[in-house]
Amino acid sequence: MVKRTSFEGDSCPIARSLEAIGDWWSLLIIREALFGLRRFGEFQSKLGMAKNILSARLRSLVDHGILATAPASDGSAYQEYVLTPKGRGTFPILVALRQWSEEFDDHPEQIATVLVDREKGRPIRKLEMRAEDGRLLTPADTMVKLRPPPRRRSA
Amino acid sequence: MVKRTSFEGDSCPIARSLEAIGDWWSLLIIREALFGLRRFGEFQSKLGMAKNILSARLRSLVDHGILATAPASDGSAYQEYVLTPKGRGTFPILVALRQWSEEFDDHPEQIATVLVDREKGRPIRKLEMRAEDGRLLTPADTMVKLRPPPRRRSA
DNA sequence: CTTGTGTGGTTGCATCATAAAACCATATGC
DNA sequence: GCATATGGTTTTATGATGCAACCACACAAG
Repeated sequence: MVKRTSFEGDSCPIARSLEAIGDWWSLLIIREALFGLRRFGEFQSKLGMAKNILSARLRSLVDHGILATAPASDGSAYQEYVLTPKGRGTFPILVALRQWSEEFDDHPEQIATVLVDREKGRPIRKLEMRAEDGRLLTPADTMVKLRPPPRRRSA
Repeated sequence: MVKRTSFEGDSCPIARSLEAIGDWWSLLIIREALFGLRRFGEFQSKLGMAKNILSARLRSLVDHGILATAPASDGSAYQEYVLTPKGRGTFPILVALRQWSEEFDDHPEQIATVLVDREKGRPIRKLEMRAEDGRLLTPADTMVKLRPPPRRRSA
């Protein structure tokens, strides 16, 4: 079996995220969902992707608890796909991807949109990493540490 | 032509990011690179991936300006792959993925590591989106706006 | 009741990417 | 010179993707 190398049991949280949303379409579907889309046909026409793949992706996102199927809303007897809290929780990931593109893309003039805050209409700040005490951190200021074992109440 | 649907010309910055780092392995390679790995064999043994794919990914990352090949450093006459500033700029993306996993993973006990600040050894803060004036923003507080055209000096 | 049309999918097939292993090239140790 | 480790490329099988065609259901018109 060749199996596309699943990261399901991996202990790295990044790999685990990628397992759920690390493919080509999932994040774009989530982006559209955050933008307000809910119906199969809306996603399909907006993203221009094959319907079978959209179907498979939606199912996968539902399985991962990122989308949930709601019975309907306009009475159409069809399904709607709405973001769960877990799904809305991907927003910082999308923002980080967007800002990376804005900062480093070789052809930034081809980027058509800006993310702004609704109230003032001004671009949002760049995401920054801060320590618990508020110090601004660069990658070099951080390290990964083994997580302390989940100490059950003392044997 | 079936062609895996390139987003190269897409105007969405998220799609443009995914074009460069949206596949299964690229972000994991970058993660290891941020961790300090540089050599082909290091990546290969750490990630356990097929060498041909690693080769293709490294080449793609170099083409995208995320990695650069350095002639050597220990005199081995071989190549090293080091992150460019653009490559290091992906750090917030990795942090966002990590934090999403930490917050929403169905089996958080399987996550083995924590990202801490090197100085204090304490976990870093959750990324947050803020407006230009510092207000904390939720997804609902934001919207995408068409980028104003790049106004060349008045015709 | 039958037909038509739009939405929401599933199925089939051709093509592409991925994975595993074998193979090749260069450098180093003996 | 010969074995071995490193750094890849080639070969081949299989899974994933993309497109088009098809199917199922709801609703409306005739």
